[in-house]
Amino acid sequence: MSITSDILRGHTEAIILSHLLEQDSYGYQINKDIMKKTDNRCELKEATLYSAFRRLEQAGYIRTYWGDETVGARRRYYSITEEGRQAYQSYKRDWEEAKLTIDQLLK
Amino acid sequence: MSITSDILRGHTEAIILSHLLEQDSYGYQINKDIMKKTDNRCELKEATLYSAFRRLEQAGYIRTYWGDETVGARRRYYSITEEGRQAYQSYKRDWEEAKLTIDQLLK
DNA sequence: AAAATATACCTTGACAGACGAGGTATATAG
DNA sequence: CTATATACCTCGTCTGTCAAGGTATATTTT
Repeated sequence: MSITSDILRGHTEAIILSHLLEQDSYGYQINKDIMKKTDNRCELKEATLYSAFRRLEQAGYIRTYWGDETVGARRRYYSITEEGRQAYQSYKRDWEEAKLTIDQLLK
Repeated sequence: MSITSDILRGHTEAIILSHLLEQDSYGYQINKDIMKKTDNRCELKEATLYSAFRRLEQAGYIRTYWGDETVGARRRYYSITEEGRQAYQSYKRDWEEAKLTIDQLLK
């Protein structure tokens, strides 16, 4: 049983930001980590992930830089900005509130 | 602070079904009740509501009938079907699971 | 050596649900 | 007689997800 894309919607950005709070990372890794963390219950599809990266960067919530791999495929790393940290806190509060509201409605 | 449409998405149908578990109702009333229940934190916009009704009816989860108002505007009532009750239970299980999964990711 | 798999990036176009803006009609309050 | 509240509805836009496709490098299997 995995999370539907309609429920996922609205949480993608927060999920990514949360992950970047721990450490800088790159697309492929983030994807794998999220699946692992949730026992495959949540998978951010690549296209979804990359469009979210673009939104987050445009909003100033993340910054990107290329890794210095001398071997293997190049990696584009992402790191969270101070604005990103604040945005994350805001997302998180919204989520806590939404959780209560929806619980209230689904009796 | 009200719930965003991206978070709402994916819950609209469950919210409506849940409400219809209590009693048959009609669009305008459902709308008002949901706002009241949540202290205006959740509002299903009319267009959203009606498109959800159409999906739910098409899926066989609700049935509709006209009220017999002799006075005032006519009302189209909705009632939940047995399939609708089952669908609701399924939505509810999905929600409980999704809640845990998202909580796991937003640390 | 060739083929398959894993790692790693990316774009395009389709789709679906939420909603703003608009419409209709009846009843009541000022 | 003009608002406001009740009650229904549709059309078109917007946005986020994702299927399907692409590129390139490294390793493992056949």
